Amino acid sequence: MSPRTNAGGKFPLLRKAVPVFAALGDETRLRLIALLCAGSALSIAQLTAGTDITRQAVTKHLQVLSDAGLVRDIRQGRERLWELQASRLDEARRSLDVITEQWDQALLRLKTTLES
Amino acid sequence: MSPRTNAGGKFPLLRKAVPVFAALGDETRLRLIALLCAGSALSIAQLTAGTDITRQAVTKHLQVLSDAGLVRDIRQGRERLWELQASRLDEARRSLDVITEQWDQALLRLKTTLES
DNA sequence: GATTAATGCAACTGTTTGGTTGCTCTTCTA
DNA sequence: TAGAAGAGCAACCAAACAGTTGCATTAATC
Repeated sequence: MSPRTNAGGKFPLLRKAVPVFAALGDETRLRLIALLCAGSALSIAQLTAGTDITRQAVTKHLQVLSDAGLVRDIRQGRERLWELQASRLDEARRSLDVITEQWDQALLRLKTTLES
Repeated sequence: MSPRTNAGGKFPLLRKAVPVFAALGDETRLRLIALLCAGSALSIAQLTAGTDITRQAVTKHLQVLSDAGLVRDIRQGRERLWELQASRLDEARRSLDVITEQWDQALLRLKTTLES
């Protein structure tokens, strides 16, 4: 079992996490996530207030987060409320778990080899 | 304690994770991470073999990962070996923990409110 | 019914980014 | 010591991206 084969086997799982990490890798978007994880669904206007960017910019960022499956919108009258979708966040976390677990096992194997 | 205040308080911590998530949010880079988490330090040539991109492209990606603190290089003769730095990966995971924990608590509060 | 608040849509702009090519430098090795 | 292998550096390119402005649309409210 070569390292190449091993990583190739786990990669399809990690691959799914790419757009999620990409969506989280932006300060503005991570700030939106931080606002939304407080619980209540917020409108675009509410999410824009307090920032120095335009409402349209916020809308675009919400679209990116939505495409990544991190948020979900609820239409309510003339407002469009956004709320967090925690399941994808969990998946991303598990992806990191996979990597660190494999890393830890590799370190353990190395240690065992050195001691024997 | 308003949601805005709450999120603002946690954001500085999350802010540090932005470059890490951005670094992970690319298929090629995540593949490099997957290769390196197998344990052994690999050279640029080794990491390039099997891909359809140039050695220089791989070098750039490694630089991005390095800037994010996810990998570390060891110079050895004419080779430059790269290995994973798991600590930053753990920090990123904890960042996701912070978000999901706050989200779970919010849901719990909502449930309690509805039941009372 | 007119007004205003919340949003949607489309075009445009500057910057970042993923990738390349060409050349040079260093270090093994036959 | 010549050649080959591994890597560094710099310039360049096209596409993606973050953000904007201007205008249209929908829904509350007076």
